[in-house]
Amino acid sequence: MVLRVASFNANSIRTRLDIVIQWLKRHKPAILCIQETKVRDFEFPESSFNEIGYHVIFKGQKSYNGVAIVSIEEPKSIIKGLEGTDDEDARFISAIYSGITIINTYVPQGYSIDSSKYQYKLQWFKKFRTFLERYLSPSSPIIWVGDLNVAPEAIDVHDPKGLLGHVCFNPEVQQALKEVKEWGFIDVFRKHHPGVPNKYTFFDYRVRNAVQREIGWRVDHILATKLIAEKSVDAYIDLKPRLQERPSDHTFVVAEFRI
DNA sequence: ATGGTGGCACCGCCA
Repeated sequence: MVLRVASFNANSIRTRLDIVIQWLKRHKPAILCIQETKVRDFEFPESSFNEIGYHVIFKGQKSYNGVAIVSIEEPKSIIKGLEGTDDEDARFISAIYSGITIINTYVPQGYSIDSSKYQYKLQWFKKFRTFLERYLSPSSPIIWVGDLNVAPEAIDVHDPKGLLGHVCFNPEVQQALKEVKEWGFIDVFRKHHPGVPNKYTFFDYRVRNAVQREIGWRVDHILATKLIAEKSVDAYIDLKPRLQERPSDHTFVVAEFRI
């Protein structure tokens, strides 16, 4: 069977509920990881997912951050947060689905290189790597999904010269992500599109017709440990939701595994 | 173009 896993930064799940529900009905993924839900848990629109046959788990806060995992299978061994502050907790959720660990993260954006928020971002990657070392093994099947707020290579942004030094595009933050990858993750999207430019998942609202003009960033990712990455058969970005009315600034990324 | 848009909460902050 094919296991379809997707990621979407909703930039408010309540504002984007129709887009998400329609997308689920059409694409029928086994797993959809959502970031920036921007809603407290008691206000999360859980029943909308249940009504179309999906489970959903979530960890959020008011206005900012918030993550959720939507699934066909029932989640087991749910972990919400990295046992830190409210901000940290609303950036991490994980569970096991049919023996596969799904980790959904919304990595801090960082604001600017000289801000403490950027240091917090770098520290977040270290804390996440420590979590992996402590609780998981790279020889087990793990899929790490999320808005990682890092474009890993020059090919992942529309203007690598102009954007160099941005909090999401500089050697230091790329190294921070790399150190987590080196624990045992493979970039499943890039595996299927090696060296292919203009593959973006985020388009700034402030840039007019950014999708049509291919002025974007690849910051939303699906990675997997070796065992499961070897079973991926396809990966793609669905730009159609970014062209709808009232879109999120991000769009859907999908990976498919034959398991 | 040193701007621009969008969500949410509250009259600024974050992306």
